[in-house]
Amino acid sequence: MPELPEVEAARSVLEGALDREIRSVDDSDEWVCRPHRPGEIAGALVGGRLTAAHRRGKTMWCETADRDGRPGPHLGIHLGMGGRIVVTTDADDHGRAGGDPRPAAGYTGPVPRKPEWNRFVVTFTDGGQLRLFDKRRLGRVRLEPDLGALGPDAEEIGREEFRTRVRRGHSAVKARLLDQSVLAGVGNLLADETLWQAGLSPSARADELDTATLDHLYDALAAALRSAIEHGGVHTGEVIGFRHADADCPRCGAPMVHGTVGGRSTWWCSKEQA
DNA sequence: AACAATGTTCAGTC
DNA sequence: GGACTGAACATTGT
Repeated sequence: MPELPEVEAARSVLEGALDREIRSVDDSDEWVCRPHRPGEIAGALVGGRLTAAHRRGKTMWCETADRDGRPGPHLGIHLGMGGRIVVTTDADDHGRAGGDPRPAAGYTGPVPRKPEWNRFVVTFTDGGQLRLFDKRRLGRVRLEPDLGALGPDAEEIGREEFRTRVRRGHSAVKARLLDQSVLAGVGNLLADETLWQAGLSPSARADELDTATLDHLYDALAAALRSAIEHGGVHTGEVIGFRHADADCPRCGAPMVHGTVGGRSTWWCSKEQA
């Protein structure tokens, strides 16, 4: 689930947790909170509050203030492969603490309680909580996250910079799009969607692409990003539902084919992206 | 049971 | 040292 569009939505949810006094913090998951020791993050936050929520690529961080309003450490949050942010208030929680925030479509029964999937929880003095809900446990929380290795955000990068950064190096163009130090925010599905929209082979060498092709790719990425944000996630991309065996390209009808590019499972149109 | 999964990181190889 | 590749990471779903 989490690529730039989903993370931006999560960042927006995070804003509901701002300016509320922190009563306690459960940072006992030593894997998710590594390299911090249990209690370390709690010690830095309890009594203070979160004051702003930011995002660059797939990384989010909150500014904090202590009980006297002085600036505190940044709280970094990464959703990993499937994490979600849940923010509750005392009034709207209805005892669902720990429930899966996204029951399967059409499921109308009780929301299953899986408290163990809440990997990091901040409880406010008003009784509400901020939770990192993550079944797969690849999400991450840490103080003072290092953003130095991230390239410019995929939503903000300019045409010129996109061109020079993507073209650098000899790897496949999809690998360049996925490299968070080239530009930050593109994940596996968004990369496949963007390349399909652009009619470009995922394994084309990035340094062999001409300027017109790179500009076309830039436009395709901007459009795919905007569409995903507007429609609620990268899974709403036009080709995403056709990333499976025996599927045909929804545009030209030629068979979709599969392979590994940039170390990730990749689907492309056998005719338009040859 | 074996394998893939919307992400990152580390070890190994050029 | 830099650039690149593939496996590993923890866990769930198919």
